[in-house]
Amino acid sequence: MSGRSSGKSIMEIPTDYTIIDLETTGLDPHWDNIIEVACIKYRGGEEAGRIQSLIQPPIREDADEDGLPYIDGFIEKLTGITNDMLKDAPMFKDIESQIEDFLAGELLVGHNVKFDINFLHDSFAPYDVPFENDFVDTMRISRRVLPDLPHHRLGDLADYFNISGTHHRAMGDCEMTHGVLLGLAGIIKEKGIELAKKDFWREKIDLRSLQANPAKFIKDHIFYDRICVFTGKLERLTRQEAAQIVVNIGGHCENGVTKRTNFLIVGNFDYRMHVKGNKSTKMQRAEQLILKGQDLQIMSESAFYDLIEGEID
DNA sequence: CTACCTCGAGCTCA
DNA sequence: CTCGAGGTAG
Repeated sequence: MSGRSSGKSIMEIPTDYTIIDLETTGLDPHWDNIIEVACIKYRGGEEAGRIQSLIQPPIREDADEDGLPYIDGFIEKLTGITNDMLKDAPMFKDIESQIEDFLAGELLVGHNVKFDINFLHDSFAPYDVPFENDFVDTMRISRRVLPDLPHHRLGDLADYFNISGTHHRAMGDCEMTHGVLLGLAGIIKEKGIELAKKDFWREKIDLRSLQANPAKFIKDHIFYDRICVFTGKLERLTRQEAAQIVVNIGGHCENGVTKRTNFLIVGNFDYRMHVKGNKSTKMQRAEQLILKGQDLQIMSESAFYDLIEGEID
């Protein structure tokens, strides 16, 4: 029943968009229902309209256990929305066309907005409304822009940007989300971050570009002035950290095995099915070169750590 | 260099 | 879901 079609996630700060937020009876769109919706439309940075409504969900199947017809105590407490408030609220069918019109063709902005989109998608499905809006997720942008924050929940970000508002009510969360979007936009501009840059996070740094202080080189070390290459996953250090230690000693690192390589440090392959015979292509290449008489040594990760003992922070 | 594959860890929504 | 760390192919 889950409609296949869905819009795509856009990594940019938009100028024309609609913020959306829902309150629901729970986390699972398959079992739970919307109890409140709010949307704010922006055009060129200016507000261009808003809608908000409570929504009466179907009666809970387990309502007789605690006598609460629409939402359980946890949701009442979380949102401040009570069963009494829902009793006279319109049902989704009553405001479906209004929401549909307001969102038509809009770029949707929200915090973990896929959550809201999934609920709306299921709610619109019976009306044959194609819901394929593209969207901007402030949580995703936040993780990109503020990677060192311990959490990226809406409330945490509101604190971080000093935004006040009624958290866990749909309109309050829309306003907080808008503030977060503006805050993130400011940081992006300030730091010159290129959000749209494709594959930016895979900027694997070229190990040949690592630098170190020559005054601290260890000239009698086995790695001094020699070329190291890594293969497999290291357990204790990232590849870059390990490479930096080699460079600090006065050695060099490269990304692949060549005729100049002197050491191949081998990490783990255990989960790599496509590594034939438990040997990576780098290792196979190295073995060939050794047979041809190259001064090249293959060593395990633990042997590597023994050799750099004392150089690790 | 560029593009794409893959596993595993961690997270956020009510 | 997304992302990090690692791989492969051309």
